[in-house]
Amino acid sequence: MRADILDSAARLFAAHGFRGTSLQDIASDVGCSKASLLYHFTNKDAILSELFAPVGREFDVLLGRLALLTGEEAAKAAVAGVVDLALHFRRQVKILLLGVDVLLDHPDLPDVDDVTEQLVDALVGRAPGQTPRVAGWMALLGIFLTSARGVDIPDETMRAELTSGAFRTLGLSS
Amino acid sequence: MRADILDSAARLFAAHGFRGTSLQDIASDVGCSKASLLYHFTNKDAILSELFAPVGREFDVLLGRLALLTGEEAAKAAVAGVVDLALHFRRQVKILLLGVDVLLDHPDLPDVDDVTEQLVDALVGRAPGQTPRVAGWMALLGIFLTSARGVDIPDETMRAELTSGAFRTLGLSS
DNA sequence: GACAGAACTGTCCGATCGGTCAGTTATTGT
DNA sequence: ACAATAACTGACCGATCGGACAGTTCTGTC
Repeated sequence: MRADILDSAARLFAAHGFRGTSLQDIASDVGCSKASLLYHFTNKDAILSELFAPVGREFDVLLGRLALLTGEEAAKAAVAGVVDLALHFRRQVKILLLGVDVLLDHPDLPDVDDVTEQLVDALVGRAPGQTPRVAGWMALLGIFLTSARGVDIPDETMRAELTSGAFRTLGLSS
Repeated sequence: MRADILDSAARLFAAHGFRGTSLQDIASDVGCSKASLLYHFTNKDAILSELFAPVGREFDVLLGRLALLTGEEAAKAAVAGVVDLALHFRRQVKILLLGVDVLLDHPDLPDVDDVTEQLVDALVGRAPGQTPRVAGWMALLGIFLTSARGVDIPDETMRAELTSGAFRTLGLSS
């Protein structure tokens, strides 16, 4: 039953967003009462947390790889830049990339195409025979469509949480 | 006053999402009453629509460019693929890129790097001297961070609207 | 000063939200 | 068979939402 709830919640959250999905919606989809959901999960947030646990682990692995590829200082700047990037992007649709050039200049940085390929495979996935460049390009368009509609954005608290959490994963001091 | 409302709404929508921002929140930020908002705008949706009007125009320009670059059939497949992509991405964090290979094989397609550069410049922006590859890479990471949290997603209606709207812009029959 | 219309507000409403709780039904161990 | 526990539910609550509406204040024209 827990699994049924998580399945329905995942589909509904994805379809209508967290705030756009009520407990009643999930209960109707599962075929049980709203109160039953709150028997299995302490509250609505707990359902989301459990759904995002694997995503968080995946992200940690990604950050770990990034640290290995770029070294500590570069990774630190990159993570901060990426967080800024994500926030800025959502706010203005356009991103100005600042403060991430350290990635370009770092002597330990492997060939950018290799990194891109790894990232595309790890994050995006690729159809057989498709080049990572095109996959990345389509992903870029995906960003735009994703952001062209009103989406939630982390507030300042979540921003700090994201940044410090990433630093912690990388073993860096904030 | 209309401009003040739009400014506040843009900032608050970006900070907390559309559903996460109440009319009272906007009114408090502007420094007027909630009823005053509804004097200037027929309802909450009207505020969002007006905010997204320029984004829509920008997207239309992008799609127009895409049609020129790739030809009608390719553009059609690409747009459908991108819509699927955006939806799929949000749903499962990972994307499987399918049905977009036509972009790769199309004889009229210019060098992919040129297209990427144009897109990065148009959509993402670039710091002086930064290569589009790195900008695209960072944008890719931005996608992940953007999607790693619960976000709104277009429902089936909006999906159809996106697709048919894009087709209309490109002068294609749906 | 009188008036008109735009700008604005306080107050109320129905609907819906997340969550609580007492009570009922199903399942299990002995 | 029976008690104990898990699973589940209907009814309800306070809070908040978007929106409606009558009435008030501001601003400009004659």
